[in-house]
Amino acid sequence: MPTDTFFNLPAEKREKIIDAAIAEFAEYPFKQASVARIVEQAVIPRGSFYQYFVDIKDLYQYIFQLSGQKKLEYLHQHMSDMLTNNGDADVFQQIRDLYIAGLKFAGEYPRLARIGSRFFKEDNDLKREIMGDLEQKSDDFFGALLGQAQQRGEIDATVDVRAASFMFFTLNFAITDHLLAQSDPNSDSILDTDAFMEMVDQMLYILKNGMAAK
Amino acid sequence: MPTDTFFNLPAEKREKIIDAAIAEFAEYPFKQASVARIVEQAVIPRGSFYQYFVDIKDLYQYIFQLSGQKKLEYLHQHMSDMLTNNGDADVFQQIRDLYIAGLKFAGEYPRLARIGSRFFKEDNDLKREIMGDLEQKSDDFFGALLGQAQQRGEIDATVDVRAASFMFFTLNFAITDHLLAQSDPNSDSILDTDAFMEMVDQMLYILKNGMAAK
DNA sequence: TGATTATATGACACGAGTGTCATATAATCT
DNA sequence: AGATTATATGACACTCGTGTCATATAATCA
Repeated sequence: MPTDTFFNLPAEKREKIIDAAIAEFAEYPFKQASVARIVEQAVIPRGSFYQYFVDIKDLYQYIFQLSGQKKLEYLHQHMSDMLTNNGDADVFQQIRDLYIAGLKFAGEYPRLARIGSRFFKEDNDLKREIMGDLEQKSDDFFGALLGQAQQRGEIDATVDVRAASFMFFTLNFAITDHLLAQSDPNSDSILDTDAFMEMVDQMLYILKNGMAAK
Repeated sequence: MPTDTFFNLPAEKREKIIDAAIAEFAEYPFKQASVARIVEQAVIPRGSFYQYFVDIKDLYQYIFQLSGQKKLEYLHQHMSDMLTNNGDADVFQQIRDLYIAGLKFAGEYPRLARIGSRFFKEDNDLKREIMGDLEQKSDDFFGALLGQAQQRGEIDATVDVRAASFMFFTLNFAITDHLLAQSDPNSDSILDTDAFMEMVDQMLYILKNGMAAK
């Protein structure tokens, strides 16, 4: 957690530091991120950095949490719209909404999405530490969603919920990552998501109906 | 490509270097791999390293190519067995064989599998360079397999082959990665794949028949 | 054997990054 | 104002890594 000193900073300076950090963590995996580059980008003296954060891990955790929060807000925003208009959507519709909103988020905030995408590719103690914190939250999320749908009879009783939620999670991650790979990691310009939304529908069709000829 | 000097080395010494390199690249992503650790592990002087390889990238490319070759051999071995016993398998059976053989490979050669798994998570010029070399070979592979199956009428004509091959590729990668995540990256002991093979069957069932209640 | 070619070796110069600390400056309090 | 507390600053010592090079040793050739 950043120090009080950091939070006492004038908003503009604080934002500049946050922005530099986002740029850094969007472009480099955690182990390659450097304080040197961040302070240069933010135009603050190196000593100040250590007045605000205990180390780069401290900053990373803060930025990661900020990203997650931003995405959750975005999803709530877009999902509640959908729920309002359509409270009786089936699982496949619900999951589609989730995928589509996720892609839109990645299209609008590519740097934040990239931080998330990079995170899941990490393989170090920090990741295990953070994952431990938020449990397998996402896995559980799909698990609960699918379990309920199975009880409502929307999903075949023979389907293994663990396998299904693994697939939904994995494919969601992969399609988002694919989208992000299209553009350069450095830029923050809005991405075109149309082709990927199309792909989502193709994938969900398969997950719902299967590929075997009828 | 390693130098002639490297290939002229007594087999034992060469193997020791290769082994140290495999251990390094299995444990660290390319950018974090270090010559210092490799020469220490292999017990050769630093100067010798540069007599054998132009730099660590040179070594990485060699080891990566070696891994790929080993996996291909393994698959050919295990797939041809299957084709011999069962030349008329349908796509789902073929893909199952591929998944299962891939998991068995990862179970038997976790370090080599880890190198592959890490590679796909990389995001740097080296990856783009290597990917350019071998095209989207894997994507094409599934694409061809599925295209043929669609013509044979095993796969529904409405199914989008690009989406389907993306799914097969992604899930294959993810399940293998999941297996490798179970054990510590450093060790080379054989992994237990049973639960993952079970999972494969659950996933392929869904991909074939869909999740929707009948 | 003497010369030539191949291989081995590790000290070294250099670069990039980290976290700290003595010192300077600003803000707040009495 | 004088004292105290908060913040800013950048030089510095340190670590870890890279690639090279002068020198030593071994192998091969004529």
